[in-house]
Amino acid sequence: MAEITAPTSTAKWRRRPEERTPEILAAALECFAKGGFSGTRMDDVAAVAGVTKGTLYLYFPNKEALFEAVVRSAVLPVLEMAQEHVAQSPDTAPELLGWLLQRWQETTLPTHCAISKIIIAESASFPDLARFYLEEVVARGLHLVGGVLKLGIERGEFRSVDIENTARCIVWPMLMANLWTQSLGLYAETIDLSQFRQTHYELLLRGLAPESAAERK
Amino acid sequence: MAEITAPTSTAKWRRRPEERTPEILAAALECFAKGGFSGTRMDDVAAVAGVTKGTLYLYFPNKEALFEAVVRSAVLPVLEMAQEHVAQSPDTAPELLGWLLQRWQETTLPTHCAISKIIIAESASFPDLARFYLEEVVARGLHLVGGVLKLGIERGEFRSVDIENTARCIVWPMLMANLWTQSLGLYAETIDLSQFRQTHYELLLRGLAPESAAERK
DNA sequence: TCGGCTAATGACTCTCCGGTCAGTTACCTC
DNA sequence: GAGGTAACTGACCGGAGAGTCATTAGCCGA
Repeated sequence: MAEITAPTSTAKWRRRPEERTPEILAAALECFAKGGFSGTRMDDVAAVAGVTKGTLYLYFPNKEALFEAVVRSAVLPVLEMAQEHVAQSPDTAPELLGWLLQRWQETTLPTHCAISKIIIAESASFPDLARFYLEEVVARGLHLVGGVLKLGIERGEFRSVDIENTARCIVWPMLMANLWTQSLGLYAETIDLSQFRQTHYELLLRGLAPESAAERK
Repeated sequence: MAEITAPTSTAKWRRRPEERTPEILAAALECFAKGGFSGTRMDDVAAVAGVTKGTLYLYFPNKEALFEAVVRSAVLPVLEMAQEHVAQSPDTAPELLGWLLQRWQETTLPTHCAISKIIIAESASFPDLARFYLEEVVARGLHLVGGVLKLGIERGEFRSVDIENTARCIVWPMLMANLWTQSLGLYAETIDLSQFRQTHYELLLRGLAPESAAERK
């Protein structure tokens, strides 16, 4: 009907093999974030990506492989950038910590949390996925934060602490806060994420302050 | 065949209407904890409970109602006991905090986390479940911890902080730690939960210490 | 403009699982 | 024991969704 007046293209679809992969990945991220792994239908992903289900299977062998590709493409670049910044920044350890928390929250936390949510929920059913995530994401993330802690301790900016567990105490509340906004938060008053970060950061700095030096605020 | 030699009871099954409900609840908790909500089949629950699927539907109208009943029976009694203890204990606020963390971890954290995992993962697909959990569990839990914080601040044992967000900073790392052991932790070296709690508690106490008084350790 | 290559479609199959219900069987009472 | 009742079974239904494949149709080179 109205199609007739369309000027240049009356084609129902176009061949665009190069663009498909990123488009499908973006669509899949969106769907997985919204519905989890088993809650997402391949038909939905296809619809969001503007193709049909059959096409998905030209680019990815199955649902699990699609999910792995989503994780890889969404998480790894960001982690690498952060690692680089930390390695070459002249800032103090407390400043670096603040930077990490803020950057993380402002750029990719929602994405990371959507993915974490799925991993937490479905790792029991998909061991390969779990192992992949552990090695590629968790290990690197903990290492990054642990590095900043070590640096601070060496420089005397932090008291001496259990690196691994403290790193977890730093990362996990932020993760949970975002998990929250993406799950139960949908049905309660939303929490102010940057204020939460502030409260958390302040608790941390005081908790990490060196023994004797009652640092001026 | 061999049935004939069975001494006292040749019956294939027995009528035990009183015992069924708790048995089904226990079986369901176990299954849900292992496989999540959508990952658990009613047939599995039935098998673990030693009945057939049809029987489940004599006691619970559907899967969602069964899950709600599981949550109710597993979480609420514990919460109430804790509330009572806090209300009538003569301890200081830091002591109460330590007690809460320890008690929680040692008694029911694994159960709570199994449930939280499901809620986090599937609240998007089951809004009723989410709302139920918010009102019955989360609100009360936060209120409990928030109460201890307020107490501490009034008494001058803690500095003045944002109650709600700080309560979250107290609870969430513990939750995440246990979520961890029940998901990715299955594939990595396990973390020492009581040492984690220790590190977390120490960070908290220093982070909450009153402004001026550089409290002795 | 024609032919062939392959990206893309969409209707199909097959399996899995929540929920149902007619029938079976344990138990209780007389 | 005979009969009545309600606890319990298990075969069944229907819908949903992962994965398949024969067919269609854009694109490109000659």
